[in-house]
Amino acid sequence: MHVDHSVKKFLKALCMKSNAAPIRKQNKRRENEVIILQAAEKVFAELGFGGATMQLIADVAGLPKANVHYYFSTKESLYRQVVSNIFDVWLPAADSFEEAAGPADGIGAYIDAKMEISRTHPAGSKVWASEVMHGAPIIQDYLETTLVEWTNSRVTAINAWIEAGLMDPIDPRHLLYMIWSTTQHYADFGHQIQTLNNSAPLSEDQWEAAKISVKQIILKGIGVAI
Amino acid sequence: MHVDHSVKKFLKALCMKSNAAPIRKQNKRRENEVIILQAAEKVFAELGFGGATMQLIADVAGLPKANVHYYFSTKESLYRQVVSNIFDVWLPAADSFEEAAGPADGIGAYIDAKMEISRTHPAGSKVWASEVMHGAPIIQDYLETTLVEWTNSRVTAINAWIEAGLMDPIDPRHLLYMIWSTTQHYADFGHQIQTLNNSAPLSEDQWEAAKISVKQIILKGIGVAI
DNA sequence: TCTGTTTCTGACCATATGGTCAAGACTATG
DNA sequence: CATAGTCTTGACCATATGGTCAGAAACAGA
Repeated sequence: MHVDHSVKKFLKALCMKSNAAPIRKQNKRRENEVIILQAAEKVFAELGFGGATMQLIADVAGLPKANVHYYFSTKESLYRQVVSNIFDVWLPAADSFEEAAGPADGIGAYIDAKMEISRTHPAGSKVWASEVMHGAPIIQDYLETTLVEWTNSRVTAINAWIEAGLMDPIDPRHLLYMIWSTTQHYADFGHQIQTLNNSAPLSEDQWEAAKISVKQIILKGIGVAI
Repeated sequence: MHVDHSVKKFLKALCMKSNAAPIRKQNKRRENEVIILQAAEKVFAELGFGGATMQLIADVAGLPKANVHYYFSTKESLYRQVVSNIFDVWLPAADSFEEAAGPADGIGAYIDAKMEISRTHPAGSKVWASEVMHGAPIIQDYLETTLVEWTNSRVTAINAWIEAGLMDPIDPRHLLYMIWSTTQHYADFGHQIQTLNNSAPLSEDQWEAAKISVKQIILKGIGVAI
């Protein structure tokens, strides 16, 4: 794969590795693994699995390619670790959903949490989207086990709210899809949103407005008073 | 082989009756270009630009690789054509938006059209998503011109509806993002949805239910009576 | 049938990539 | 200092890929 100008520019922008306090110990391994994983997440998000190269990941991480292979023997094992880490970030955000009393709190907090992840962890969201879009070749087992369980659990919770008359009788799955897609859109299609925002990243206020808009439409759309 | 030859001669004989000879000649090129473009769309959607190979595209198209290069000199030019074609599919769907009198019709029809595209043209949606997610290196100019114009036009229309008291005062851009993300989610994340649907594709009824759910939540969410 | 044009294709090439390896460098400890 | 274990890295390899090309085949027109 030829590395064109845009990739070089991208590399330049990311080459600032900021790690100040190296604890010279057995932490050295952990430290470098983290550096490599962060670099890999960015590169995989930007170029996809096929487009990413170990050389570019190494450059972004500021290490020789052979050193990256010392910590992660194959490109696929590195990618697998990246995707797995993303899953660990996403799961906790889901908890805020069930701990609430009703849909207003529960769904509202869930939307907030997912919007926050889209803002602070866009690369992870992109890698996840890319993975699923390509048929989830790596994490299909996660989808079939963890995600199915989690989804069924939330479906039950939503149905309980419906039966309690706390919200309109809508299909919980389509509601979940709407929440996922809408919130993740701000990460996955961040470039398009930025282009439509006079090529400027969303400001703090704009992010807040986005959260409020999303929550308002969805909550009102399912018959929940805000 | 022999059968194909006979069919070709038969077709040729048929065409000779009218002024079809030159047309047939012209069609040969068009014909193969279409076959290659369809194959390329599938492969690019499945593997991304970097993961796709000209050899695989050629295999899917049922042609030798050199023949693909005869019609599309480079991988990037083929990709560019694929993305461009997708844009041509998406734009007409957008028209249904402005031709309506009010938000109920306009937005409802727009959601229907976009859901239909997600169902009938999922590969195109995936290629588009992949392109934008990777920073739109190929079609950035489309984003900055056509998409910006189109979006501004719809924003104006929505604001007019708001001022006419036909819907709640919400930020039109966030509403558009929600419509885009939700409808395209059924294409881009089709694999995940299928996994959550007992690994079965959505049935005709389920697609209808999805359309209704999406329209209901969004329209009610912005204060439009259904 | 003859001639010029378009289409087709196997063979080939230069390059980029994932991955390997062995030698060296560093660190901790006895 | 010495030894063992961990890390670092330039050089290297086998393969796969995008792209080329010359010539064959099919076709259209006279």
